[in-house]
Amino acid sequence: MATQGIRGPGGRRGGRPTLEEVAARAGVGRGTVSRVVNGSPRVSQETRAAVEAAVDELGYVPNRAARALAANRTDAIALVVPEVESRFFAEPYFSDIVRGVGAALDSTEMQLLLTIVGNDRERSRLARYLAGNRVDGVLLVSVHADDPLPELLVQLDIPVVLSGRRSADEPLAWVDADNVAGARGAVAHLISRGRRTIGTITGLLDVYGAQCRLDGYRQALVEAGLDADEGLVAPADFTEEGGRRAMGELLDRRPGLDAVFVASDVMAAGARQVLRERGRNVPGDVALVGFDDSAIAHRMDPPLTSVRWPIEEMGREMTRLLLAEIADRRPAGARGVDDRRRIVLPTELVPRTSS
Amino acid sequence: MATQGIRGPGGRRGGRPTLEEVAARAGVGRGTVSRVVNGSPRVSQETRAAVEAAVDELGYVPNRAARALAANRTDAIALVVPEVESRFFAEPYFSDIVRGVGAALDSTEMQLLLTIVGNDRERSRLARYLAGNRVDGVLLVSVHADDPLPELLVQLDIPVVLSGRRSADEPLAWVDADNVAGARGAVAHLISRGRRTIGTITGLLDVYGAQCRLDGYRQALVEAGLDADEGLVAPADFTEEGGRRAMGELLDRRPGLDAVFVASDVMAAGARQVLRERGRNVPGDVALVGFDDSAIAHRMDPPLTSVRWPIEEMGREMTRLLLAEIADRRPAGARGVDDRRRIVLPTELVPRTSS
DNA sequence: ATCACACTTGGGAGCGCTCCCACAGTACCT
DNA sequence: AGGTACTGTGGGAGCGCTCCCAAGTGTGAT
Repeated sequence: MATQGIRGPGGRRGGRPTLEEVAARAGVGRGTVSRVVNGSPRVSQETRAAVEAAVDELGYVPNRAARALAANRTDAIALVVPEVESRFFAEPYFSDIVRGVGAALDSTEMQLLLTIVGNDRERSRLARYLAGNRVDGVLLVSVHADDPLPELLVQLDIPVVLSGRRSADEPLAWVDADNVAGARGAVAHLISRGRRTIGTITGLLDVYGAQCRLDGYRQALVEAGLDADEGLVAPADFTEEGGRRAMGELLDRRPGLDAVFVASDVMAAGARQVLRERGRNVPGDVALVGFDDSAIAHRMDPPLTSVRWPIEEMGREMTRLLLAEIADRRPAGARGVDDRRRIVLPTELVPRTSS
Repeated sequence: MATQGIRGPGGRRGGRPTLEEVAARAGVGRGTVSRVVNGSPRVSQETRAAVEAAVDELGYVPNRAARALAANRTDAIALVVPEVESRFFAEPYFSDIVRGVGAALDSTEMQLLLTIVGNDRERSRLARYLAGNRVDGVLLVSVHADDPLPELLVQLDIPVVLSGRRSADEPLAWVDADNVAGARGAVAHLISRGRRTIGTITGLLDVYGAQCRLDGYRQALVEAGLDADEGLVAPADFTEEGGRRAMGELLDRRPGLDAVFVASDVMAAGARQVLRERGRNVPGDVALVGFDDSAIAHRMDPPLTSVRWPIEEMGREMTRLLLAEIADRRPAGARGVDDRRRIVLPTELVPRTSS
């Protein structure tokens, strides 16, 4: 008798119907309702119909927490975005990724947990969080090569998908844009326009994608039989100011250059300013091609030719991949490095007036 | 004997320590550990220390699902962003809001659930979702006046905070930028620069914020003793194309105008193009002031004077408000319309070359 | 008729927590 | 000595599910 009726049976906040109530209404057992709700095939037609009717009438929606507790899964994935990155990339990058993820999740019961990691303190908080809270999987956006998070997740045996590789032989599942082809295409485009002295402004080269864009640049030169002059390569850091600085260096070293492939639109904006300051006409004297096809590209003067990569689609594909990994959870280690876990998405050159 | 040892006690995936194990280790009861973990004051110093030691040694992290189930709360809030909006606003709007929310959540156990709502189908899916899944509260970004979601949430008795009001007497809790003062300041600035024939391009006027900006424009004119010529008001829709069109109309109707206050930077970008096409010099012939201080403002040519509103701070304040509402959950209806539930944040004029 | 083997179904146990009651211990009055 | 009033603590019950075993029913082969 001790504790009983602590809270009246129907007196709970909101009073949402439970499995049990649905079962009673449909005149079946709990297990059966559970089977119907979870789409198990081992239920007869009539029973299923009866249960579904009861579900509708009562407006039953399963309690997530109870389900998570009983089934030891959470039906949630986390999207982890480093704060710094969210500033650099193509402006709508963040919302596009989220939109893609959302779209892929739309037909699912999964929910999306968002985390922005700024400093290291937050990073370790996140680590603790992920360790304890069991999301079913994690989407990691643009991790740096030295980030400990991926390893941690592997240790915790939580599925991960990265956007972008950390290196050529990334062991984790990833989705990446074809940066090499994108850059190569951009430079080939400049060459086809008659440019011969083509410089490049790179992103941070410890970011693999930036390295790829540089590789693509070089490949295009080689393919065209132009020799790769290292004086034409100016490293920068994805920022507008970095773009300014690099453009300045380039003009100092190779005053005769007639085109620049810039590894991001933001840096291209900086470069364009310097070109104007130094009296260089775009595209008359110097043609310019950017990368990202971000919002600023078509607003630049002249509008900037740029390489578009499908951000939203990346979000979608990452999510597909992650859901697949979660679904066929095999004992860790049994998972190989099969090709289903690596997806390269094509880029597209968007020609505008700057080239 | 029937069912037992279905899963070995320690054999669960991941094998994370439970409250019970911590209790055993610390030589206390479950209740006591729970009290320590939840920061209850009714625990003696020594016991607390012992439990904390056990928690550390075992690396205990409470299981969220179990907690949610037992306590009938979720420790999660949802951020709902209409898809369309995420495109219009100041470019980094989305990530800024999220960053603010994240910052406010940082010291909390709360997690952030993100939902982008596109079409009506998704909207009703979300409604169902919120009805069933019990988040502890919802942040609603830029809802339209006719959106049924706020009402639904009120019915479900789920705390809500809006970013931006739907009308002057918004009954729900909200955080908004001081659009009136921002606009008034911008126009006063133009007046102080000697401009006398000042037009405005408005946003969608069924968005309350757009209406406020128009009001601010008018107030500034009145304060300066200039008469409000309705021919100087051109309604648009927050898009670049809309800005182009409105600027065209303005020039057609009032060729002599010497300044325009535009209710968003994106529209200002459109307006600026038209000014260039029509041979008007900025700021020589026509001064331009935008609103949002988005990424494009300082990249325009000439750089655009604009009104900045603190997006990240709005996210932070919204979250603070929501957490407070969740914390002192009083029986619905008992909550009044007190001022703690309405926050107006100041805007700031960022002067650049365009004015 | 008997057995083997489906296919369905009911419901016990248990997931890891919180909540609350009961009770021990201590202190301070009458 | 007995009463009252705390503070701390242990642990039962229960949150709403899933999982699985057992049992019921039906079918066809022996």
